[in-house]
Amino acid sequence: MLYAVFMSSALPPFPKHQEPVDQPQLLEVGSGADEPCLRADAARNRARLLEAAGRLVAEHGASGVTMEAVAEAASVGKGTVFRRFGDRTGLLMALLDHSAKKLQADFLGGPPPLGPGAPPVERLRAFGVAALRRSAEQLDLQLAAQPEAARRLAHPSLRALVTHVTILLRQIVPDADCDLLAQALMGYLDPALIHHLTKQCGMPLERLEAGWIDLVSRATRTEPSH
Amino acid sequence: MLYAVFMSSALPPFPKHQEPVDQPQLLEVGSGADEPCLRADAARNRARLLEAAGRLVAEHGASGVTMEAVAEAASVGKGTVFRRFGDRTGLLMALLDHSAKKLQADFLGGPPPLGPGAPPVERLRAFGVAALRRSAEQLDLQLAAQPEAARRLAHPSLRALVTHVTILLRQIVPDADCDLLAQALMGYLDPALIHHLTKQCGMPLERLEAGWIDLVSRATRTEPSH
DNA sequence: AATCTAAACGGACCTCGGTCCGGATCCTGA
DNA sequence: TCAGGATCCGGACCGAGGTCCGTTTAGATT
Repeated sequence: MLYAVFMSSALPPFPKHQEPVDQPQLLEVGSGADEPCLRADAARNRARLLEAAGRLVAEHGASGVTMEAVAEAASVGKGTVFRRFGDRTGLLMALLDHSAKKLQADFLGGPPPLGPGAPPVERLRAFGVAALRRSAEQLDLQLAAQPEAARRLAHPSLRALVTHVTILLRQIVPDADCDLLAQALMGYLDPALIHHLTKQCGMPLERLEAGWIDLVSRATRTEPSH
Repeated sequence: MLYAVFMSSALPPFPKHQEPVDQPQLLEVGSGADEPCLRADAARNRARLLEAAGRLVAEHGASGVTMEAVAEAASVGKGTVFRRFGDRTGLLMALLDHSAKKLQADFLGGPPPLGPGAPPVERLRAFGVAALRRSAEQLDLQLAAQPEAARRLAHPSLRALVTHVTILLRQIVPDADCDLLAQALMGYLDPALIHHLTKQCGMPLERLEAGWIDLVSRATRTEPSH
């Protein structure tokens, strides 16, 4: 499989030692040309790099995407790779961005039930299935950007928590797919998510706790408490 | 804050070049002494290393936990750290294991509503809140073991997906905390989770899709669609 | 066309995670 | 008590990610 990607979201042009923060452009799906006026040679090299990276993924898997290898395959200096994408994760993200933008376009302007026109619940169902399938492909690429995420889920102590939740769920909703439901609930408790919501979005912990209570009620179809 | 941890789950004694796979001991909360009979010096060094790592976390934050620094602080060779914990993540996991075991003990044998005795729904609610609070502390440690997880959530293309789900949810359940609900739903679509369930647990993708449909029904309190 | 400046380039260099193997150390069994 | 051998230790070594800065080049201005 070949990941041919050329135009994608870029990082700011490397303001010496300033963390490459991602621009807050949300839902700006202006169909390409979101490049912040790169110089000609820069744009050319960027394209080369993405093309080379895609080729390397296709040939040697995501683990073969070494920054030096990409640089060499693109006939470019190593520093250029980092200036353009910040770091390895940034490069992989840029590769992923391609299909991400595609899915985005599909549910923003595509045909129903994914796109506008169908009732919201239908759209939500279709969205999940589409996202699920998209992730199922390029799993290697996604995981390459999250080296440790898979290990976490396999760790005994987390497994124990999942098992506990599963057992409780079986007592409450015996007819449901409790293994999956437990995973869904546990996802809400993911430390990374907690960090994002509290530290980056500024939500107080109390709100998250209330959210959990509500989530449990919904998942188990029980009455909202008090 | 000091993380004093000594006895925790260990890796097998390093069978040359064999991936240190985590033993399938589930729910074995035999309150300590799960050490697989380490040699005296090995056990001593293990304790030293965990103590040193905890001190480093307390002093310089999780990012200060360099394998070499830990080794030196414990007056031990670098190779010893890796032999004992496999890799940096393994070391951090071992540090985390302490509070994980504690939570585990709490809901397995502690007082209600967390422990046995309360109705399952109550226990589930209490469990989430407890887990939420536990994660809120040691966030730095958790994130150190998942370097890229937080970035992923902040990435524009993922934000766009979350926003879309949020908007749909607002149309379906205007009274809910749709931001949080959207995050919970998106958690189910996390690539790492998909990988774990399909590749490691052997679930077919169809089951995950059915799980999504069901999850949406529950989250929105709509009728299960046949 | 000549010039000038900001931006991009390249690759030497550094750090740190991870590996390897000769040598030291601990436990067993006699 | 004393081999003998399995286990463990230590630190030199390697590779890949990430940084720095002197040099080159695009492209605007005159």
